[in-house]
Amino acid sequence: MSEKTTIYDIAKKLNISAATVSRALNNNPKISESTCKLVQETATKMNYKQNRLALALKSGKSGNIGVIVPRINTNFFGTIIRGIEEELHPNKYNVIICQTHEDENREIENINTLLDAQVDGIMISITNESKKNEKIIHSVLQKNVPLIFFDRKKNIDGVSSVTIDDFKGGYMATKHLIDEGCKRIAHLCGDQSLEIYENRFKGYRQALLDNNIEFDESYVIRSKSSLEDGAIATTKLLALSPAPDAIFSASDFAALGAIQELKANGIKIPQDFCVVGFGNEPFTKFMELSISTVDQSPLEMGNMVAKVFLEQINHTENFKMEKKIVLNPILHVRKSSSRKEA
Amino acid sequence: MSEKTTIYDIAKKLNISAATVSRALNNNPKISESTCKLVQETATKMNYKQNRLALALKSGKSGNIGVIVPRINTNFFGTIIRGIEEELHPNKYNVIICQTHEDENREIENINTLLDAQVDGIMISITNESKKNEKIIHSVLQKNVPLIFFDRKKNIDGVSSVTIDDFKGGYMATKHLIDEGCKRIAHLCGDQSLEIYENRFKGYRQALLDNNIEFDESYVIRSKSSLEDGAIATTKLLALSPAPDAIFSASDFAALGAIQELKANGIKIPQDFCVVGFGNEPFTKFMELSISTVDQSPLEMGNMVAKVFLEQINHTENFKMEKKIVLNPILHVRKSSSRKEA
DNA sequence: CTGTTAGCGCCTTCAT
DNA sequence: ATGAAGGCGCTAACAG
Repeated sequence: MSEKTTIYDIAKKLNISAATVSRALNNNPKISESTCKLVQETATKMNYKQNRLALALKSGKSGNIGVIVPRINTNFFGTIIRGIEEELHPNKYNVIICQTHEDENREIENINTLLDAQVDGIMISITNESKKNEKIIHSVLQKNVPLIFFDRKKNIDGVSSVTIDDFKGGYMATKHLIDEGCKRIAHLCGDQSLEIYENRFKGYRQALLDNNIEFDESYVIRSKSSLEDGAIATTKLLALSPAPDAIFSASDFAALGAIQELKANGIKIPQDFCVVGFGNEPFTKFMELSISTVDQSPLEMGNMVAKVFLEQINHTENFKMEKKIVLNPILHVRKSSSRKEA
Repeated sequence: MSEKTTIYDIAKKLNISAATVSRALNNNPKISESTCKLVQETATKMNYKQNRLALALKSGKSGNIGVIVPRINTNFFGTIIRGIEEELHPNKYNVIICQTHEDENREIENINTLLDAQVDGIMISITNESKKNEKIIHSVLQKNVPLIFFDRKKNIDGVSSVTIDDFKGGYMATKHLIDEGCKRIAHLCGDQSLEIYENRFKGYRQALLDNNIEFDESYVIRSKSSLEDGAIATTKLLALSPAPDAIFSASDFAALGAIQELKANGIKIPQDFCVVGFGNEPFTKFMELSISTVDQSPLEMGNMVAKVFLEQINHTENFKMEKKIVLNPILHVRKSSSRKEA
């Protein structure tokens, strides 16, 4: 009862060979319609299920792909994974998820685990730009396991990636603040060893330069993606003279921390101070003082990553392909930086 | 170069049998230390990686477990999955995720997919209480694949589950509103075919009865877990006479929708109207008018689910075990229902 | 201690 | 159109 039925069981029952059963099940055209039908019927009757493990061993393809993210319980990464899963599901791939918790060693370990598990591809948002993971990354490529970066990528020849234009996002956000009349725009930046944060910063700086606003290094403060860090950074900014009159934060969480700190100091938003975040986390929209932010289209990003993978898989025998997809960021102007409606 | 080395390659190189290599690699005590060491050294030298697919076929264990949730990009489910992954990772299990999107057919399909993939266990938060999935659930049990419910469970003998005490959560929330002096407490309830929502409702009702407050059916409104539905339900409630002076919502999202609608009607919170949600979504804490809510400890829930699975796996040969774990809900009193501080 | 053999379930030449 | 045989990589008897 609990024993699984194999093609041999079917073969025995029908007095034919297992090979024929296999062929019939796979709709091999060389099988007579009658036996084909017969086999398929008895297969369902006997509650036959293909053992994908056997198939995997035989074919070398597990039907699983691995996704590595810093953590899965954030809106951004959760939504990307959702996008990946939705796109891969119809193609019969399963999604295995791994978390690095921003730990490089964990990242290496996860890649090894996935390699051991014989995944058919790896999609990864890397932890940081350290050299530590270079070796393992290259061993993935050497094994010909399709590798795709999303959001946080490494620049490696021949490796596809799906990202958003962080430079443009930073530029748009800053330009918007300038248009709102802000004169002294500060920036809460993330880990500069990550391309995404570097690019947001560069976009910020370029927007200032393009609009004849002096770039002031003291207005740029490193801050983790947390309320606490955002608040701390804001305290530092307010101590400057002149203090800034706007903040472009590379993180929504830091932006919220900043807003709370500004309010605590009796500063009116957006009248006296404007804030723009990055990420379009759900809460930015829900707040009474809704927070302007840059959307990263995580669902589309997930979909694209999966699509690039599927494309790559189909060509992997013939030639190498490299595809760098850059999505457009979308600025959502909300109350925290919107003086016109205020 | 890209060819994978097998134990046969090692065997050939060392002029010993593959079996010995296998044993040495697995630290079988019957192998002499010298050969054991030799094998392991040449293995690393030759960059040997165990093919887990072969092992899986041989042992019937894939090393993967499947997790099925309605969707993964919510704080609640995302955090549960995080908890599961964290607990399972050290035990060398991979986590395959599936989404149902609240579609029963998709749920059945997902279970079949996981079964086909020979997962070593399935953890599921079911879509609803319909009879539709009974058949497939039982076929999982018949195949002796460990099955564990979390949060949204079915009551089936011999099947373990990890949930929170929704009755208690509903009771606590309602009791709190009563203590704050609310007299006419309404309830936004979810899909009553799901045990969790039914229990939250029952807890609500019991708290009323225990405190000599008449239960008024017209104060109970079905509402999906969305801002829109929360707002619509609130409009209906405000049209009643007498209108309620508090809402216990079984969903944080509906609670937020309610709050927005109340504000739009010029009603002061918490002075004139108190609101308590359910779920402790991040935004409830971030709001200026922070929302009181019931925390479901999703991280612990995830951890527990994984632990129960591991426990079950270790006993599966000897005897069946059933473990029903019920976590305690935690009420977070915040501004939306806190008159004393207000 | 180690080698031989067989088999997990499937597919795929090579025959017929 | 079908059967026989071999192999994917590993492990677990069963022998020595």
